[in-house]
Amino acid sequence: MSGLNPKQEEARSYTEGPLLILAGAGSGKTRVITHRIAYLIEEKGVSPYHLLAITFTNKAAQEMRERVEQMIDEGQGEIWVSTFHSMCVRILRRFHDRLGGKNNFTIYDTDDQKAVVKEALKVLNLDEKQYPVKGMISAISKAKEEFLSPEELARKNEWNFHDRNVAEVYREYQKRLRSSNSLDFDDLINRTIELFMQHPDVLELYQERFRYIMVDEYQDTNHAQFVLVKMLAEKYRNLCVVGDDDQSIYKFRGANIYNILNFEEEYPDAKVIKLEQNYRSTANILNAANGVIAHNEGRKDKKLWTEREDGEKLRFTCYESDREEAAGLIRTVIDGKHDYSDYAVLYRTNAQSRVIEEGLIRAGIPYQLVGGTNFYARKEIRDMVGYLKAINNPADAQSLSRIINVPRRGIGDTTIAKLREFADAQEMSLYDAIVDVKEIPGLSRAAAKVEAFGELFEEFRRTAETGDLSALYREILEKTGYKLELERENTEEARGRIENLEELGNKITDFEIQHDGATLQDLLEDIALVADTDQEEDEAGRITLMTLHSAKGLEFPIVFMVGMEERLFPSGLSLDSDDPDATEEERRLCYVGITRAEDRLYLSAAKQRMVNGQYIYPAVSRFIDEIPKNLIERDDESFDSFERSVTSAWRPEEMSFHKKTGYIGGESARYFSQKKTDTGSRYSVKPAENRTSGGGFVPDYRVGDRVRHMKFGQGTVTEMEKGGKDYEVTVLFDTVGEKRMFASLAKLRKM
DNA sequence: CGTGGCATAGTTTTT
DNA sequence: CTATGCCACG
Repeated sequence: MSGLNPKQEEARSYTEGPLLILAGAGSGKTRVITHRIAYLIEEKGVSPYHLLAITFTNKAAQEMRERVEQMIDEGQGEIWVSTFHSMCVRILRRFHDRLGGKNNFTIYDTDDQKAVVKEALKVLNLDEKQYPVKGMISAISKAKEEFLSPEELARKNEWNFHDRNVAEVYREYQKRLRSSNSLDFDDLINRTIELFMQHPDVLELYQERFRYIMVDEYQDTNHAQFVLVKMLAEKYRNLCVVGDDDQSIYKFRGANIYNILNFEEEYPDAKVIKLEQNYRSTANILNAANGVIAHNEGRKDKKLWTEREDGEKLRFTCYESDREEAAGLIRTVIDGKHDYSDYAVLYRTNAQSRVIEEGLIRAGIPYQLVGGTNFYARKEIRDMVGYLKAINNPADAQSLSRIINVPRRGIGDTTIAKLREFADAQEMSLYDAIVDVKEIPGLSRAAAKVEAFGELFEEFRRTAETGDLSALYREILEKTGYKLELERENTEEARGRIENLEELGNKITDFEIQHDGATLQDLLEDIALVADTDQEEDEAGRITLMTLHSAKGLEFPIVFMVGMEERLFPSGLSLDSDDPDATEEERRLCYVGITRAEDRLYLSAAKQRMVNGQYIYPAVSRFIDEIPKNLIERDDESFDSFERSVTSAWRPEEMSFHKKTGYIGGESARYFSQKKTDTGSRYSVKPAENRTSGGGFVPDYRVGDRVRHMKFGQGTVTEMEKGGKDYEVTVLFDTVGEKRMFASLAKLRKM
């Protein structure tokens, strides 16, 4: 039976009625889901058309799609494998008009939300100090999750002045979204539910279509998502949810752990299957994880086991400082003689990556940083996307006012305010006001400038109608003078921004290749919903750095968990919280971290750590003490501090490190002031604070060479131009024609 | 209207 | 430390 264990096999073939699969870490969950899909199609004769698989991230959806494709012969295109949000977009693109909306709505991301809230606060004359933007966004999100309208929220908060105002912000916010023909992420879910409630025929259409529904990472669903799934599954009741309550780490963003804990109450006829055999970690690692998570209350009863050998004990090292911690882990990596890609460094907060990155750069070890600042969050990218959004949906006042004076064209805040005022008074859109700018009184010099902008904008819209997205993008870059302005700046930063813009151009071209006949709206949807396009492919030969949160679902032979310190991990905020579950969530995060490791797990803490510009002196994390003593070697008890400071400094016999990296140095203080040495690595290693610029990078190919690009395939290099630290390479590709790109970004391989 | 200097705040993250 | 935002000035 295709190599599944009895439990997995049971989960594969139990297809009718509600099913809860409690899948522990490393228990072969994805395997079960994909086998299940194949089983439904090939053994049960269910048409792929009737299947729906919901995941949380696009990455997971992508992965599942690929694995299913490998298993079944045909019809995989008909299966819906999608995230909650993209599923809802697909439905609403078809039926949003039934709710009196338009089907070509724009999706507002967190940044847009922020801008809208700010406007709302201004209109309502509320102080940002008392009503912080972030707080407002999460309050609105929370209200939406509970299906509360602004009016209902106001009624609920009738006796509380402050919260009544929050409801006012919500009302104003929603009003603005409506007039911009836009939906935020929560709206995508809620409007779909609304659609189903108001139009039973539409609901039935989808119920009939999705006769078999699977939801992955069910412990991460929020209430609204729970309701949505319930509605869809109501008719056929073939609902299979997969999750692990011990890996619920997203409560802070609305995940409701009770969705999984109470599944059996919601569906009394539900079958429950526990996958408890772990195929990933050594027994020592697994038992350490079990030992830690046992300190939590209110979990589903289960205990992971493995047939694997005990393996090495876990190791905990307490370093003198965060820098020594970084240096220590680097030494371990170098002494370990494993492939760099076997290692992952996991930390609680993004800020911790910096010290480790600095060490890795100086040691010449290539690394890959997962997460961090989103590509689409960068200013220049947001500006360009702003143009595209405004062109696609001129009603989108947010995008329009973002770009109306970018680059500077003499249309200042006062002018924009007057335009908006006029638009509001005439009950027209901002866009219409721009077109009719001549009718607006009180705009002297600025009127001509607005008019010029309007004409430029019209030009873009005409280009947009041709459907050539790349041409449109290039035209915006050139005709707005955006690129020119950056080129004139001639700074390292500006060059980095140009590279990013170039990269966005590549993405757009790539998107057009992948999706034949795609519209501007399709492109924007992809940008709005697929945030992690930027994630570099897992390239061989790099250490992976990421937060514990991003590590969920992944596995590595050797894992470092750094910063095992009280108030860092568990985080201080969770300890101070009046919600007792907050610390339990941290413990689950620790459990997730430990269970990422296959063979070896190194834990560490620092006695002294730089946080917000000053040193703190933390205590060792409680989680270290929760690991059963017989499974871990701790050095913090056997050494006194003097001894430790001597042994952790650089010593002559550690020259292997220096030889390998080309670094010539002595004590740790100098280690960090030494200039970066070129390791001849073909990877560009970029520090976090300056990820926009290339590192010291020399391509190993030249004009005339044949090269391969990840997406464009093979081609011949026709031109190479050195600009700053990078090379701008022109390649004539066999299939997609000529492309210009930056060497450090394109990752061309010589053939 | 644009910009430089100062004040302020500062988990985790996806859609 | 460092990113961001606001205000005052040219």
